[in-house]
Amino acid sequence: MSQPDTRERILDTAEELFATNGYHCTSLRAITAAAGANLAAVNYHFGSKEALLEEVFRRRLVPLNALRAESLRDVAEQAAARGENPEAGDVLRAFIAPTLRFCCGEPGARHFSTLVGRSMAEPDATVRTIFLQLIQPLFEQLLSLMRDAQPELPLATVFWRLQFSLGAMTHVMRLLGHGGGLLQTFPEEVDSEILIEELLTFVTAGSKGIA
Amino acid sequence: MSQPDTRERILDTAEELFATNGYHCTSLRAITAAAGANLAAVNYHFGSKEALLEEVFRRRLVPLNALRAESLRDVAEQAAARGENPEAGDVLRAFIAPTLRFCCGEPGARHFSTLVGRSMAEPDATVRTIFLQLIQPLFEQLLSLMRDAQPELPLATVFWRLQFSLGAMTHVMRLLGHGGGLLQTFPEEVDSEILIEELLTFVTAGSKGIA
DNA sequence: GTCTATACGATGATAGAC
DNA sequence: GTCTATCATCGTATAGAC
Repeated sequence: MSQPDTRERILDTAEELFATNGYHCTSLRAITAAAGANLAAVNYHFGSKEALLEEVFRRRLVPLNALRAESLRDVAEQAAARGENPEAGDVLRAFIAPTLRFCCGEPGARHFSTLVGRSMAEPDATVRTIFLQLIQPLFEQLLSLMRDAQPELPLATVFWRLQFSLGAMTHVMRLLGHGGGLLQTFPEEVDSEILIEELLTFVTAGSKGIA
Repeated sequence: MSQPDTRERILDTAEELFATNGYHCTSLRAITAAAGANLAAVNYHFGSKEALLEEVFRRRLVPLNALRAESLRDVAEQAAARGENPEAGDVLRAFIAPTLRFCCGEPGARHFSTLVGRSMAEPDATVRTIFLQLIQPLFEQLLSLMRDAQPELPLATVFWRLQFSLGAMTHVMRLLGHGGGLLQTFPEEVDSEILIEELLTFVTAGSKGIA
């Protein structure tokens, strides 16, 4: 084992290149060259390019999802202890705050943030499916809590407003990655805590609708 | 000229395949085969695959953008005639309603909707750039109006809330295309006017924030 | 002017020898 | 674990038929 961490180096490099240039525009040759590994090493360690992508997702998404699931459970339990329904704003905060805090953390996580933000919109069904399978249970938990929080609203309305919120959040995750894109006026440095509060103000108000 | 509309057939087919499978996963061979045209026809009529994509965008985006720009101008003029600032909700409506109405129209437009919704999130910089160049002036017009509508808010807040709104809207455009993806509970048939009102309620409330 | 058939260079992922 | 060879497929270019 001359290179004990070849696997990890490939994962780090793939994460960065997938996020920067997209899955399809990133060749295995580019990944292995940048990681100082042989082209065939990917096939040996992961089995295929697709399996490599899945492992890139899984490595960070599994811990992050556990964190978010726990946050959501806390909100549900605290509401139950009070004998009330949870607050929509608390539910959204329990999901969004850990997500954006994670995405604004270490550089590797920032790449991951871009990648995840784009994966929800990924044109290629195979890439999208890999991601969706990892996120689906958490989404169900989130939707269920939002229904509990807003029993007076029609189910379709709860569903759509949650989708709007997720659309806003993932859009932000993408913007954090490739710096604006749509605008010169994009702020150079973004304070993650301020951004979290901006987003939570927006989605909480939006989820309640206009009085 | 045995096939007078080869060009149009290629455009229609490319629109559908790009939307369904993504730009990079769609080969020129697949497009020309489905369109009943020769491989070289793309190069003859458009010059390159990239130029074909640009024409797919341009064909529908130029008229749609003109429509939206006019709507926004109307809102600005009516507010000026009253000697007031425009309402944020009116500005958002002038932009969002024509967009979603267009996207829920004819089948071709629905494919286009998916494509546009994804293009904002496209990992590949070349694809993203082609789209962003076509949309940028309209975005500047929109941001400017939102600033007029909310002079009491910090510029950064106006900027972010508009981004959140666009994130929600484009997310919906993507969902309309590939039917939910994230959920079994996705409604089978969506009434575009109801959806427009749901979204406008959300982004208007969100843009005002919590009192 | 339009379209077709075919060829080219580059790059994709992977299998099998080492 | 590593490397080389291989083969499919990509976008593009060109020469010529209608």
